[in-house]
Amino acid sequence: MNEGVAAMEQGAIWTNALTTESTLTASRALLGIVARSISNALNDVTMPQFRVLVVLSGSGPLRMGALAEKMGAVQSTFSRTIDRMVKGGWVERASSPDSRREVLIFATSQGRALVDEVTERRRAELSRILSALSPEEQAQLASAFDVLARVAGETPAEELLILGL
Amino acid sequence: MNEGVAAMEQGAIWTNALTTESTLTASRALLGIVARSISNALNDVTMPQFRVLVVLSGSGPLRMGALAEKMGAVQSTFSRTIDRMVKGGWVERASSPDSRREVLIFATSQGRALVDEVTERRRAELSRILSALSPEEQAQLASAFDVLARVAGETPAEELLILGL
DNA sequence: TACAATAAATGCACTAACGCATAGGAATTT
DNA sequence: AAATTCCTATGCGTTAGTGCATTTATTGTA
Repeated sequence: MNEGVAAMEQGAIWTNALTTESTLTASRALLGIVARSISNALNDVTMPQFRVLVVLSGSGPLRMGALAEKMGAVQSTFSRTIDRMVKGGWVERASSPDSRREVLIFATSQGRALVDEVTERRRAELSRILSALSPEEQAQLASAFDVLARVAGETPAEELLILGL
Repeated sequence: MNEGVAAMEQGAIWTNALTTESTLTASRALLGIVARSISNALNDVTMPQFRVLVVLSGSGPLRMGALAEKMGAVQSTFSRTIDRMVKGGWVERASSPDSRREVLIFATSQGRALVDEVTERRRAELSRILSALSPEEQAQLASAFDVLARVAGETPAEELLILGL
C-alpha cells in the first residue's frame, strides 16, 4: 500500500476517534437537558405513562389496540395503564365513530399541557445555553448538528420509547 | 434604542432559535443511538439495575448506603434491589475492611461486561455514523461539540439517572 | 339467523420497585 | 460497662407494569 495513502487513512481514523469522543461528551450534555426537562413531569406520571402522552401528542387520538402496539405492550396490560391515566385525568376514553367496539384514547388538555411543558422547558434551557455563544459559534453549531442529523438518519419513535421519550 | 443594534439583536435571536431547533433534532438522533445501545442490556436487567452497574463502573465499589443515596432510593428499598442483582450475578456483597457493619457492593465481571458492551456499542455506532463524513466535516463537528460541552457545563450524574443512564 | 372474527375489558398471577417502621449487629461515646 | 449512634437487613403494605387466558360486546360473514 502507498505510504502516503496509509498516512492519510491513519489521520482519518484519528479524526474519527476524536470526533466520536467529542460527540459522546456532547451527547451527555444533551441528555442532561432532556432528563431535566422530564424530571418534573415524572412527579405526576410514570415514564410509560408519559410515553403514552407523547405518542398521543404526536399522532392524535388512537384506538386502544393501536396504542398498545405502539407502546410495545400487550393490550390487556395497556387497558389497565389507561385506567390509571383516566383516573389521573391525563387521557379520556371515547367510543369511535367508526365502530362501537372500538375505543379511542384522547389526551386531555391536562395531558397535552404536561407534554408541552416538557417540550418548552427543553427548548428554553437549550436556548439559554446557546445564548452564551456568539452568533457565529451558534451558526457553526447549527450546521454541525444539521450534518449529524443528516448522517444519523431518522430515529424511529419506537427506539426513543426505550428511554421513555 | 439604536436601530442598527436592534437589527443585530434581532439577528441573534433568529440564530438562536434556528440553532435551538437544529440541536433539538440532533439530540433526538443522539438519543436514538443511546437508546439502541441500551436496549439489549434491558433484556438482562431493569433500568434501575442498569443504573447501579453504571454507577459502580464509574466509582468502583460503594457502601450500600452511599449507593442507595446516589440512586435516590431509600436504603431499605435498595437492599432488596441488590438482593435481586446478586441473585442475577451482576453484583456481589462484601464486608468492608474498614468496618464490619459496612457492606460494599462490587460489580461482578458479568456486571462490568454488561456496561462495557453498552458503552462499546454506543461508541461503535457513533463511529460508524461519523465515518460517513469527511475528515474536515468531522473536525468541524468535533469543535462544535466541544464548544457546546463547554457552555452546557458538567451534567451531574444524578440527572442522567433520571433517564436511567 | 347462526357463526366466526375482532376489539376491549377482566380475572388471575407474578415481578420490580418504592417507602415506612423496626430489628439486629457493630462501632462510638459517655 | 452502658447508652447511643450508625449501617444494613427484614417485615409489611402499596403501586405500576407485565403476560396469559377468558369474557363481553360488536361487527362481519356464511
